[in-house]
Amino acid sequence: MQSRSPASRTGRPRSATADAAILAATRQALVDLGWSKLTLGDVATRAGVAKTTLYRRWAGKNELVVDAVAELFDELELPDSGSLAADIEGVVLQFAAILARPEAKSGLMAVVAEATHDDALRERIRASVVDRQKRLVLEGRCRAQERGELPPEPDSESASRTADLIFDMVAGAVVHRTLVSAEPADEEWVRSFTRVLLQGLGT
Amino acid sequence: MQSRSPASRTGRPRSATADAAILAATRQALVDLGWSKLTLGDVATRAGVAKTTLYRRWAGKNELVVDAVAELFDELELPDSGSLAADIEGVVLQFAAILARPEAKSGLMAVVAEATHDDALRERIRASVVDRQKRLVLEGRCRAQERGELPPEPDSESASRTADLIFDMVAGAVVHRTLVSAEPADEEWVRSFTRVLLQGLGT
Amino acid sequence: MQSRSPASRTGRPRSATADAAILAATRQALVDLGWSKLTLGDVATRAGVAKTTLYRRWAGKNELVVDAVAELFDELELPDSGSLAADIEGVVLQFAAILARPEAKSGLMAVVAEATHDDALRERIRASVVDRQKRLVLEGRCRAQERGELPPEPDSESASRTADLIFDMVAGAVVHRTLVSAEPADEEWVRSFTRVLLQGLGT
Amino acid sequence: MQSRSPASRTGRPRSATADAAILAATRQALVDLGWSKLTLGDVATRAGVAKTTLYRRWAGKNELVVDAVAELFDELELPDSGSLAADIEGVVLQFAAILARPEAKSGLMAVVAEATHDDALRERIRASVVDRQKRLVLEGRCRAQERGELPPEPDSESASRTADLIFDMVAGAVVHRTLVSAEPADEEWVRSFTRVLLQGLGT
DNA sequence: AGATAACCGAGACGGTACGTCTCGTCTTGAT
DNA sequence: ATCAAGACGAGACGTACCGTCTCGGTTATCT
Repeated sequence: MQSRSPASRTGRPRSATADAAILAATRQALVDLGWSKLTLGDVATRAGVAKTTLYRRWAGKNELVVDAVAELFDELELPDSGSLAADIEGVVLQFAAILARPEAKSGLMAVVAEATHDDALRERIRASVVDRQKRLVLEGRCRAQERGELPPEPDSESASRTADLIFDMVAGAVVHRTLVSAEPADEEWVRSFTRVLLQGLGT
Repeated sequence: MQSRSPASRTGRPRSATADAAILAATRQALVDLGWSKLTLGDVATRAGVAKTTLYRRWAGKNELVVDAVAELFDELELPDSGSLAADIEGVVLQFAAILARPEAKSGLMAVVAEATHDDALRERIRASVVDRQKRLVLEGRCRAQERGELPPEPDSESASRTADLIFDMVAGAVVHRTLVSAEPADEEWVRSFTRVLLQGLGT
Repeated sequence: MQSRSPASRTGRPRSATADAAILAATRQALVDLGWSKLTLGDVATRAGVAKTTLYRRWAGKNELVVDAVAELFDELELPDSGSLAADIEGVVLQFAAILARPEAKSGLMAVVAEATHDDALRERIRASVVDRQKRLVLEGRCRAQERGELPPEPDSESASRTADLIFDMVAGAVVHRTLVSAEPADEEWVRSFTRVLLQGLGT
Repeated sequence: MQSRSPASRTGRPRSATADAAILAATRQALVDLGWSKLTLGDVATRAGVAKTTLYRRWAGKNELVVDAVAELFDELELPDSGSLAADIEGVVLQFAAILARPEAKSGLMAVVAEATHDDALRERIRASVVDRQKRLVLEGRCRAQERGELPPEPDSESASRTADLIFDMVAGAVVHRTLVSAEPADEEWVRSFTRVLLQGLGT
């Protein structure tokens, strides 16, 4: 999130509760107002905190929203359902459930858009949000290979490329379905998606 | 885009060149500044036009950017390459080439983010950008069925659902690869993607 | 006060009434709050005007207050009372009456204090406030010399030096009496002052 | 200056050096920044002292500056030159020398301006600065009366009124010359001033 | 020799005002 | 009726100070 110089021992310490209040207020403001109408002054008021306190901790709106949204992804877990298809369906449904929340919808796409010309922001998003999801892809494939559902990778570079491809396909499809097509990624859709992903269109 | 009252015959007509200049200035401003720092006053100055002229034609930043970005998709065409795989690769590469341009990156995601709480905007995006792409999916499948590469759909509702799914998978994967992973959707990636899409992971 | 480029003919002209409203609001705010608590935002609100309008016309608090206070000195006139002593008493009483007003007290000394390290501000004060008063000294001396109450000056440089000295003595005494000693410069005091000024202490 | 509860005997005593450092830092900040840009945080930093320490001793900027400036007037003394004219010239030159220092210019007028709507502050200024000067007027007149240069006062009330008048004339003229006219109160000017004060304009 | 109490530095805190920027609207005179 | 120009009311921006508070730590005097 943000870090202070570890050497600074003196002075009044930062309020621990303020951080949580600010992030919660940010999420609520995203729900109520959306990204573009969200105001740092308003967030500060909602959190019962002075604007200066907010700026002391975050550099700007982008960084704040990334942290606020990232917390939503803390709950993501890989279920062990016994089969690859069920694993995928389970994790995609979790991901879809998070994306269905309005604070995620409003915030996530906006910061991704901002990140197109802000490398530091993109790195922050990757660390806070993306890598946490990609880990699930890696674990899921590992299990599937142990079960014999997927062949082992010939070399590690190919393994990495394939994992990235799968991740882009899974995350991209859910995001596009939810945000662009504006249709729910419900159980039926997830089943269809998983079938195509595993077996392809050509059958 | 925008329409005038058909009854208005008198008075000075609107400058025809202004529209093109404004949209071009908008795209250039997207490249230079990104979505959040783009201002309508700046676009007007770049286009050599008064702010009033701009507001007379568009309701706001969102609508203007949608129109400016939509023009980029005019060039999308479905190549007839003789095989489904080649057709998909061709169209995905076209789509990736458009998304690689910074004005598309910055603008498109941002308006999609705004559209999460603005239904009219989402409809405008669908009409200007999305449906033009989805048409290619439908045509490509039609051709593939004529060639016998894909089975005919049992009923029209299922056909529609499958087309939506494919579209979300194709567009989502390219968008995610380009914007979130920030890696180029080059020929090698497109080939890998097409293989998984047609044959699935399980082989 | 402030001037615009004379070449600018186009665009909406500045509101003429806004200037007067702002200066009046400034004086009232000086009365209510004093210099240091006077806020440009508050002045704008009192004047029913946006803060930007205020900043478009004045560079800051100092310049605004100089203009607001300068208007108070518009009413200063040299009475023709028939004798030098009566002329002095008349004009000093007028000056004292202006200085007795709280908006003059609060504002004038403060901008003079600021002017100690702002040459442009000092010049503005001189032009708006001081020179208008000094003119009265020159006219009064001229009349007294015509009446034979004062001897003619030997040369113009000496004349200028003496006028400056008299001005500093008159204005300084009234200001010090009013602001530092915080006692009213009433008729009795003015008579005593005039007697010392004309005849000296040594009689 | 400031006083502590006389009952407090225990605990760490206040640093004696801190007071002097703070007042010196205040004067330097007045020179560097002027009144309006002087901040207590900056003074504390210059003095090598925590803001808390500063607030423990002074109520605010006004009180601090009055004390800092008052120290400048400690050196004022009445020379015994043998004649009233020489006494006046000597003391006026001393006063002018103090007022010529930028820390006095910036600070003194500003606190006087603030005192127009703060009675306690005016009283503090009177006690720290004004009365110390007025004493010189009283002593000077006393000596001149002993020498026979000035007639004795008929009654004590008249004596007080005349002393106040002279004080306002002397201090006011020097202040106005220095701050408003922004010209040096040098020896030549002081001689002219003293001549007018003692003999009047009418000769 | 502790205990006690006021002091000290550092710096975070809730506020307020700053001066700037952009918004979307509204006059202008000219085309 | 539209145009370029630009002033307008509104309101958010990010910064700077305000005066207060909470820390850990430092002297003093008073048991």
